[in-house]
Amino acid sequence: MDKKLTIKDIALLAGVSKGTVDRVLHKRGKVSTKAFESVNAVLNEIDYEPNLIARNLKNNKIYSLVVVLPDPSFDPYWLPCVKGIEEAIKEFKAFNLSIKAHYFNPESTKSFITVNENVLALSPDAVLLAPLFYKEAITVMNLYKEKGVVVSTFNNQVQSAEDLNFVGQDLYQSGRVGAKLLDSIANNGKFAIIHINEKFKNAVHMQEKERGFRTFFKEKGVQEEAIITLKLKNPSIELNFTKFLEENPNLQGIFVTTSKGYQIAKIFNQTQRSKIAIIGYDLIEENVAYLHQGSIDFLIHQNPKRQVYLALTSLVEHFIFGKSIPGTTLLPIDIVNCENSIFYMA
Amino acid sequence: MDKKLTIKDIALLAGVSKGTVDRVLHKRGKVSTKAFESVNAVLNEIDYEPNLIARNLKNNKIYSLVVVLPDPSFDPYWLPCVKGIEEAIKEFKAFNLSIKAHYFNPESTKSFITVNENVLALSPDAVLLAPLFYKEAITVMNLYKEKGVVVSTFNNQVQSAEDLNFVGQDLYQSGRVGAKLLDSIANNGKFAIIHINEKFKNAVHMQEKERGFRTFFKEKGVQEEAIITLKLKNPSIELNFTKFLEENPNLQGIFVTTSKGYQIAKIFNQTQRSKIAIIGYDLIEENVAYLHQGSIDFLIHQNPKRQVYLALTSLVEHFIFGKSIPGTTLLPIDIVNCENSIFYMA
DNA sequence: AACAAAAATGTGTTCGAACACATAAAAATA
DNA sequence: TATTTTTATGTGTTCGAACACATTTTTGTT
Repeated sequence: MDKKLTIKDIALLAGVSKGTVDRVLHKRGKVSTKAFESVNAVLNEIDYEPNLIARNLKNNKIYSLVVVLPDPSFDPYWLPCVKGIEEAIKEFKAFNLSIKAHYFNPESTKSFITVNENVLALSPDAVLLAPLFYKEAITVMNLYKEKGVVVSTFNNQVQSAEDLNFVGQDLYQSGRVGAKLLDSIANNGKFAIIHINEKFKNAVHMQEKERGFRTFFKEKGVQEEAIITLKLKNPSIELNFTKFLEENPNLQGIFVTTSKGYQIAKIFNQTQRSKIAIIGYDLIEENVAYLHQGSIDFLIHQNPKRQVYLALTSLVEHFIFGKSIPGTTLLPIDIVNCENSIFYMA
Repeated sequence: MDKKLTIKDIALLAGVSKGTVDRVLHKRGKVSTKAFESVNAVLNEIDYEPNLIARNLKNNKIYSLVVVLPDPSFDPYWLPCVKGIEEAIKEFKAFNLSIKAHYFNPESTKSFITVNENVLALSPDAVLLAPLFYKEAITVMNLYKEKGVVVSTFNNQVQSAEDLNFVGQDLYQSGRVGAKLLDSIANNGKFAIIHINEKFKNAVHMQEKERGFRTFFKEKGVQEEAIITLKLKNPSIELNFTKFLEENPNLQGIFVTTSKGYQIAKIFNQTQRSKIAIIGYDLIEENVAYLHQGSIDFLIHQNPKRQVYLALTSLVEHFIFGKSIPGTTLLPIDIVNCENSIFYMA
């Protein structure tokens, strides 16, 4: 049997006590060169792996993890994240863990800051952060670091050395996926990139997606003028979009870079125009409804639930089992049509 | 602090010893009604969760898991499974576990049986099985059960009460996804369902996929004659397929139900015909090459790596942490084009 | 009431790592 | 050489659950 060797076994093999082996393993010093070498000789031969279960049992501290994310009541996009948190809580409930969520208003940087200040005051062991606001995110991440709080990020990457632990998607590539999809279902004609953003909080997201989208068609030899960028804002979305359609009669496809694709689909449904392909983002209820009804052709799934779940899993495994936290984890860019949507929503 | 309550705490609260609490928890009897009730009263109030880490430390047995799957050298489809096994080994190497793979020849039922007999002789704690051969699979699964070996299955479901633990995909729905994709990129004309199978081992797979595919178009009102089923076998694939194309000049799209889509794409490339859409299965090297080159439009990803990894994770968590093994786990049916393929191959 | 048999309850040990503490050996001082 | 100081090494305890074993209490019998 290849039973795992323990510290006791090593001690026996090296002819020393378990205390000495422990000192060698943890580099605590106070070991004679002779003892050090005999222990090391054994270690080199046997490929020792400490029993993480025993280690954790000894260090039985309650680790507290906090997830800071937008309140889903402002934007249903965040709803699956809550499920991801609940799933992680369930998965790890037998361990000494405390996982809590704190919500901020995604339309208010002030709310973002105060919520993070409150979390900081709790001095948790780690924070999983949706860093919506670039400048403010860097500030609070530095505050966390000063206090020795481990910070992971998800959803969007803060482009700096500050966020080493990130779970999300490659947004440039995501734009390319959207472009390829439109290219598959519609041929030669104009395409529109539509940004629907109330505030400019998603600016970087949308720019990256647009860059990917345009690069794809550039590489394909499509002239740049065939792709038109349109920015729409409430409450003038319908008015401006209808005007845009009239100005561009040969429009073949639309790429909506936010989760508001359903707003475009709704306008199409009301006006009964000839078919224009629509690619949108995120499996929120309204989008999925139009996907099944046929107005939206594909949705790109950003898998927010899995983002949170994976990031939390990494943190838990770090604290409980001493594993290292992975740097950047890029999730697959899932392509969703009406036939496979159900599997991504569970 | 909401520190977890231990058996000792419960004993204190109930005014008994930890031994008595243990007997109540494990229903070992030899407890007076009075003690039983006082312990139960405490248990009802405090929602006790045993510390799985401590439990596992005590029962430190080496659990052995064996994966029985086809030798990837016969069919590269199985290669990712090996990676999934390696990943699981790495993930759980700190625990007292032994995960081993045993390969059989996917073209020989005899090989399937002998390999399983060898595994049975090892009497592992659990077997994760790719039950390619229906009848033989049921036989060996019963043998495992008789010996008290836990059996999980992946890849394809044995339609019986025997395989309670299954990780795979809904193949009927998978056929519908393929249909919807063809429907998106090609319009009115004939479609072909092509089965390329050396043996009939995949018969059930392919039938389910065909059923899904046909049902989709039936619901859409397409007449049944517009969808033609074609069975191809080596070495006459090219001959028969070319003949088929000549007989069906208005063919718009092809749905290949196996991982051999590249063989069809190759023939197209050689003969420079007008564009016919191709949907195939599985991210094997040759398929992905044609996906990027443009001959194949979409691939449906069955995620064999994740199937194995998830199934193993469930088994490990069952043995190490006493969790219950989930019944049927259906993975998402991933739609892959040239722009998002990279994320599914990592 | 006295004693044996049965049932109930408590105590002690194990798992492996981690670390406090005690002891032993070596080095430095008087 | 004797004694203190430093350094090295070994021993014992903890974490929580599980279970063997010892002890106490209750019940049944003469």
